Amino acid sequence: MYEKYVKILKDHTLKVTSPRLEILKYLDLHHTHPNVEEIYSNLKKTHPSLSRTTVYNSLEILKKHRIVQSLTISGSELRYDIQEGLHHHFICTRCGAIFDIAISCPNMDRTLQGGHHVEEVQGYFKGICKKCRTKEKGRNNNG
Amino acid sequence: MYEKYVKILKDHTLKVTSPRLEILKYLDLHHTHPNVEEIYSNLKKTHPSLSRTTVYNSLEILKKHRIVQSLTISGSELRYDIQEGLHHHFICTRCGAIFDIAISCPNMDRTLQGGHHVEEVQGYFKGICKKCRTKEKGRNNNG
DNA sequence: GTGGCTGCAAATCATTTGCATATAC
DNA sequence: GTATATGCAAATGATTTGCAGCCAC
Repeated sequence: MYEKYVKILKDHTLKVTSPRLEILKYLDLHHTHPNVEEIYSNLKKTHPSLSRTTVYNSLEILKKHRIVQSLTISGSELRYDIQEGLHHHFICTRCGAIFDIAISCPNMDRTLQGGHHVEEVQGYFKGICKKCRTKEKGRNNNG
Repeated sequence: MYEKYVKILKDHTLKVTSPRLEILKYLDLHHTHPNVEEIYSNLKKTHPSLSRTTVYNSLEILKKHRIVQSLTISGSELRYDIQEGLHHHFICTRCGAIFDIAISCPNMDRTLQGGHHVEEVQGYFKGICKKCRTKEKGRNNNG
């Protein structure tokens, strides 16, 4: 059940602790790009002793090891994502949902840009998601 | 002196007020992608009555009219930019400086991505800037 | 056994809100 | 004259910090 996550931590010579396993599992099973609050309140249900600080700490160390990445796309809070190859993100400004965007950009390579050393590339798309657009159309037709 | 900024506001049928003019001028003359604090503390010197709230309000309305854009690249605070054609941004994780990146990506067009309606596209590059890399090299050579 | 991790409470920092006064038009 | 903008003080919300006890190794 948890071997997969134990392995990830051991491969990075990180201590295997319950919060870390649970957070990894949560991110692996929920591709909602959750914020700290979502992770915390969901795990809290089954692990009442969990603290928000630990969620922050754990995500920070997982990020340092490039196991997860944080997205600044929302502007008000960090959103987290398990790292699985380069992909970009779309955020719906109506409902806040974030979706993976599977495009690649030939010009956006991780090398040097104007003499700067690029270590990370993130493409953010903002707009109205499919679902919210559909809702909107329905409303217009009725009223 | 201020005609340029008066014109921008009038073209958008926005009221012409001193804070708005000063903020536009600041962004036009300083391409540092400042945060609210930088704008506020600099303008405060010559306009002591200015309040932070007004800086927030003004930037918000300028943003709504697409005269300026806000960048979520830093993760802890919004950075502002006068809108001048599509370009992307690099942030130095060492010193916090933000630079324009003049690349374009053919795949990153503002249309539909997976059925979502894209209204805004921002490419963020993160790493170590030229200046900080040079400093680092110097340190290594000496020690 | 011990250094690193967890979890609590308090602090910090960016941003928002409520409201009274001032001002662009 | 009036709707809108400004500016102050207080509130909010995400994140950080300090610290005591705990546990993975």
